[in-house]
Amino acid sequence: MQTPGFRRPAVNAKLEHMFLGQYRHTLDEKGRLTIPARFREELSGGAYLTQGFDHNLRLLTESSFEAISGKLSQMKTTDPTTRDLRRLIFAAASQVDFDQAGRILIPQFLREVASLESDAVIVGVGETIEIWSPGAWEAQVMRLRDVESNSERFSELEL
Amino acid sequence: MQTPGFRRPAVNAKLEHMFLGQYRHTLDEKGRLTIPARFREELSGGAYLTQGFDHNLRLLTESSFEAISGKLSQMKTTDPTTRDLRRLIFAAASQVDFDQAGRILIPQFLREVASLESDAVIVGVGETIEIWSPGAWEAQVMRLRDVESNSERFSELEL
DNA sequence: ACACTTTTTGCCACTTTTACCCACAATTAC
DNA sequence: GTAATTGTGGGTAAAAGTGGCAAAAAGTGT
Repeated sequence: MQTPGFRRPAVNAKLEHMFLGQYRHTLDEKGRLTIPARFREELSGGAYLTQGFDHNLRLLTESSFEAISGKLSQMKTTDPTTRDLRRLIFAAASQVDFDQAGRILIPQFLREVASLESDAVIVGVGETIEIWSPGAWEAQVMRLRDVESNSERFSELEL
Repeated sequence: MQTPGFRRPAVNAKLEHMFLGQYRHTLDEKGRLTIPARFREELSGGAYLTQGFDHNLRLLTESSFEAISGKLSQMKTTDPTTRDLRRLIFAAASQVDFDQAGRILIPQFLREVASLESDAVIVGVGETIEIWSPGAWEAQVMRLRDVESNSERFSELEL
């Protein structure tokens, strides 16, 4: 929050990594997907692709991935849920590189996880990026449009 | 948001963070919209465009947006509601820049959200700015003119 | 080990989109 | 009335996204 009466200098102390917006890109037969140019710089330090929680994929910056793996390591191995979570994240994860055109290669098994075929929706979700099949994303949007449930949830945020 | 009970020093003649009035501007084929000159200075530190609650768009200052995104980031990713909420806000948001003429580019998917075509109504609503399609705004105005229902609804507010 | 096929990877070129700039008209201020 | 500001349109150069080609790598079978 900003100090009252204080004006932020024009030299923008820009917001740390924030992925915003949604983009529909094609996925070629080789499984290559162009990542929106606006997202690339933030990922240039290294990018990790893993299975998401909702029939989608998550593309993480190196620091985000490290933060997650750190937390997972601290959790008790004796807890079955912990072991499942580790399998979900690590077994399905892969470090990805960009080619000159800003594309990443999505491994076959990850494409299957998210039912990706010829097109994909790339969604900025703050700290991370999600990759959806158009159909699954559409279903997700429809669910979110359910105004009734939304107003309940929104109230938590006091917007 | 302002600290409760804190009064801005009198040195500042005009009120800050106060967007007032309504303007009807054109939206060209490229999706560019001129923001009223009176609103620009306040947004010069960075502006964010997001989906509104009533079939419209909201244009926020950087600090307003930071307040929202800060709350979202603190929530647990493993909670499904958190993930939904983030998608609702972040996926439907976009950081926007001004060109030399004081225009912003409204991404295609956000134009669709608010049914924006060749014209838009830009409304100052105190802390934030709303962008409406002329039709939706007209309907909104009609509803507010319904004095009967208003007197009921607002009577509880002790203004 | 060698030739041959298949897959992967990097590169280039085309098309579309976006950003940037300038000019004009209309409005507002002086 | 004149000058400055504001809103609008368009043109141009740069960047982004896409598809395809070719070199490199990895497998495959004899």
